[in-house]
Amino acid sequence: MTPLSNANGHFTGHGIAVDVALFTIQGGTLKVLLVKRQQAPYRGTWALPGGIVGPDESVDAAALRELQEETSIGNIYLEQLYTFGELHRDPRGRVITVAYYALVNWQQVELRAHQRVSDASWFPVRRLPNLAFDHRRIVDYALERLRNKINYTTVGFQFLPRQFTLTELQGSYEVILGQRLDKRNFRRKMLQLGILKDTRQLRATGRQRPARLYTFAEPKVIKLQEKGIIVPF
Amino acid sequence: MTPLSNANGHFTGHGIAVDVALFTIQGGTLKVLLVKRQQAPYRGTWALPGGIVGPDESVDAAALRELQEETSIGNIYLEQLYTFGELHRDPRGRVITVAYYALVNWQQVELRAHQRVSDASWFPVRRLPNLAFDHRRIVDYALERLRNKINYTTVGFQFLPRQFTLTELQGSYEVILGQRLDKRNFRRKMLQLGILKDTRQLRATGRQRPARLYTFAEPKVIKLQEKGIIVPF
DNA sequence: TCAAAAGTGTTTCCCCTACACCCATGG
DNA sequence: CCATGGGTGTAGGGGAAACACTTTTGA
Repeated sequence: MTPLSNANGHFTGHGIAVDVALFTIQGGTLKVLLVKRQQAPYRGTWALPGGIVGPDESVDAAALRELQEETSIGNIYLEQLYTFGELHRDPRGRVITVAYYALVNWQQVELRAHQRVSDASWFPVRRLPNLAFDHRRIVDYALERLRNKINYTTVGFQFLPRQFTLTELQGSYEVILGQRLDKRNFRRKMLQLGILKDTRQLRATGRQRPARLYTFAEPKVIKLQEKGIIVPF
Repeated sequence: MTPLSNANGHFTGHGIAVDVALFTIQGGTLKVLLVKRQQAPYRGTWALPGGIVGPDESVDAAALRELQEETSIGNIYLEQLYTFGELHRDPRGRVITVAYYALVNWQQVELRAHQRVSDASWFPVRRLPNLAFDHRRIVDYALERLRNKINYTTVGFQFLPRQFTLTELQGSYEVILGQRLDKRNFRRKMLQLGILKDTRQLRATGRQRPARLYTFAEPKVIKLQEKGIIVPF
């Protein structure tokens, strides 16, 4: 029995769900968190974390709750993506889902201990298993949004710890975009933006020259100066 | 009694609504269609066209239906905007709304005859009355989206008839952006994009030199080449 | 011939791009 | 001293921006 069914197992009215595509970068690979479904439909199939929006919580709050049921981290970047409202998305009946995507630094995230490893796991976005419902479409849509948004906002910074090197930042961009970037041009442009603060600290990670550590001058994800195609002429 | 209430007038479960901000350009002004509410809550207040999503229609279809209840035009550009899911948006109880925006050419649109003029009307976006619910926020959000999107897509073309002059096209951009553009630069850039087709026809509108008429080489709204801030370096 | 909108080129400047070598450290 | 990643500058090209006059028509 699900919250979508009445005592006869038949669907009774609309259901509003949220689904969250949580991304992280681990080992130079962009990954998304999937959970294995415990109930029908799609029992045993991998799916995005998600569930029904409660009567006394906002949709945003439901998305955040679903995220926190799987991971133990606060202050995640979470953004609404799109609402999928087709008729037969869910074999149980009428379910509309509001999709979100979220970005998190690998080192700060931790899957909840009550999850068995076989029940929740990170998958590289380039090698996804079959997903339940239309979740593949949601992941693809989220990736498209992410790749667009990295061009004019600072979402790419969300994958990094509080202090980071310019090489790490560049790596984040390269993984999201799936292409190599020129080191000198990347550094010049990033520093020109005026959104990085030099901590005057160094981090020695091996037997190389230590790298300079930066933090964000701006606390949140911000929109960068747009170089519009039309404006200004 | 509304679809959101049971026999006692109390709310029973979620309601899913759609609201549509329909824009047009008339007389050099960007306008949005508002309807006067006939029932409580907010009876007599201006609001966006909208209503409850039926059990057997997709959310997109519901938005289209609401649009067609007010106007008689097919083939409108309609795009999902955002889903507003806060708890107390609607005094009746829990209603989540999926907001859309739509763009239409002034000459092709016609308000349905069964609407009294006092019940549905175009309002300049810079001089809106008080709006029901959070509809002001929806309009503002739609305007922001529109102003962004005009920079990298051809949404600005949706306000024009099938054949149009470059001056008309420029006027559409100027109204949306709220700023004057340079005529020579605008024309050069538009023609460079390769998305306009010269009809070899002229239109004489007064006692001035007749203007050349163009149509779109591309049938739909397309995404233009992005000049990203980051990619390619 | 006049009013009113259509139509047309050039120069300047800045940003994006491409590209290769030295530096600092640990082993 | 060597391997490894950190860090730096410049020259050339292309697109954006600023800017004003001639053309065509109807009245």
